[in-house]
Amino acid sequence: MSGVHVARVAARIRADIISGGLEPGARLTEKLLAERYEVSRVPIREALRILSAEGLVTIRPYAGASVADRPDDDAADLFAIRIELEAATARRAGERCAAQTGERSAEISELLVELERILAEGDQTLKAGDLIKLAPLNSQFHQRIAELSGSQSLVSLLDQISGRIEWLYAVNVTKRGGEAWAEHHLILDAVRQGQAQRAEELMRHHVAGSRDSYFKYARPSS
Amino acid sequence: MSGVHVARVAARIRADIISGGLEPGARLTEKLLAERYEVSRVPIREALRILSAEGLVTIRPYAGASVADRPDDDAADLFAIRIELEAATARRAGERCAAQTGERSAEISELLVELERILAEGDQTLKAGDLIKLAPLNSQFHQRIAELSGSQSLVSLLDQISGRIEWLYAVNVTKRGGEAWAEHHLILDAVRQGQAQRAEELMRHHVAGSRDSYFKYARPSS
DNA sequence: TCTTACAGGTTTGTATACATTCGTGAAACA
DNA sequence: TGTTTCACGAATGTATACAAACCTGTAAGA
Repeated sequence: MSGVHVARVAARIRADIISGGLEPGARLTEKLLAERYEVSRVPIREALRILSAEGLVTIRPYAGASVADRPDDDAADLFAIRIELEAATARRAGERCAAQTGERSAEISELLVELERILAEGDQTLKAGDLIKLAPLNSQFHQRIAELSGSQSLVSLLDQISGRIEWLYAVNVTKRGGEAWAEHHLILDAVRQGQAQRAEELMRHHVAGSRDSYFKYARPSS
Repeated sequence: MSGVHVARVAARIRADIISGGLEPGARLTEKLLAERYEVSRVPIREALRILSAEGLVTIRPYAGASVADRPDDDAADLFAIRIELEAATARRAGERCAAQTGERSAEISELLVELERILAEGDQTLKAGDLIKLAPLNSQFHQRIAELSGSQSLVSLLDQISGRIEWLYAVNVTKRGGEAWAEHHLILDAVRQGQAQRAEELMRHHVAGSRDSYFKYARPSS
């Protein structure tokens, strides 16, 4: 993305926030972060600016950075937005595949292979009952579908919104079972066969199910 | 937002990109920007990281920053997302006003006053036929409604999405007339009276009209 | 002619030093 | 006792210096 260390540092702080390791309101002093990640304050500051733009961190002039408030009350609205967003990525991914049924560009082919791999790995993980490891695979699936849409805007918006939604699960993680995983196969099939409208409908249903599971099982206790 | 100069620099670069003064693909060398804005490279770099997270700028390691591709093909999808987003802000703004009909908190009262002022100024501007100046007032109106929702997430997401949509208008600006301005009055009335559902419906209609105007008049020629 | 190697300059990435601001707590005073 | 002032420490904001990587064009060689 940018500086060599900046991306790494931002990713680690982001993971610490989303995982719940850093509580909302916790101060993020540059000196402490610089020592923890063994870089100077410059990459730290740049990483904090990125996280600020992502809404995970609040920065006030001369007062420094702190972990932003977790958007607990925004769950329903965030899911509503995410439904439209992912519906768009699925439809456009389907359209791109439909436009190139003859011989597909290298980028599309690679993404399709990657998606197959993710699904296969998820199937195995699911069979082993290792639900914890399913979460990152789920994220990767949706991210790759977005990349398949060919729209940089949709990719980065999905990053932001799904990041915030994952943050909501920080307290009680993954009570949501793997029942939704099978839907991924249907979505990818529709996309690959260029059935854009069907892919969109399946994705809407899928994300709506994710939303319902959240309100049923994973509502934060706070 | 953060550093003293960082916010100012980021705002100016952002304005230059959205206004079309900087073409997509244009390189943004730190040295040039530092000289133009008369600060060192440090605030420049931080501003570029913010704009990168906003999707306006692309950064590659050791290759620097350049203006990202304008999301022309994403207009329909961006508007679809924006409809859900602004529907949420309007509804929740209405809910907050409904919850405090007796005596309103200082923050809500101030925002309502500010919204009145924006509407009045827009009415005058409209009467004078000064359509150019209507655009920023329009942005402010929607931004204040979002702040009235009380959700920081929705505010920052609106910033990002509306920023990209404004970017779409860079080529041929504001052919869209002021016919939609009157709808703002209806929306604010519904919000103030705590009619959350009505506010949401009005906002959906309003943004959908904005979308239709875009495809009717302001489609970029490229 | 085309390819390859390399030197030079340019640009980005990081570290350090200095300037500025803010928060805090002790001391002076009413 | 309560309030105000002010000085000091700590953190942020910025500038500068240096290191590392990249790009370009030039020349040697096949």
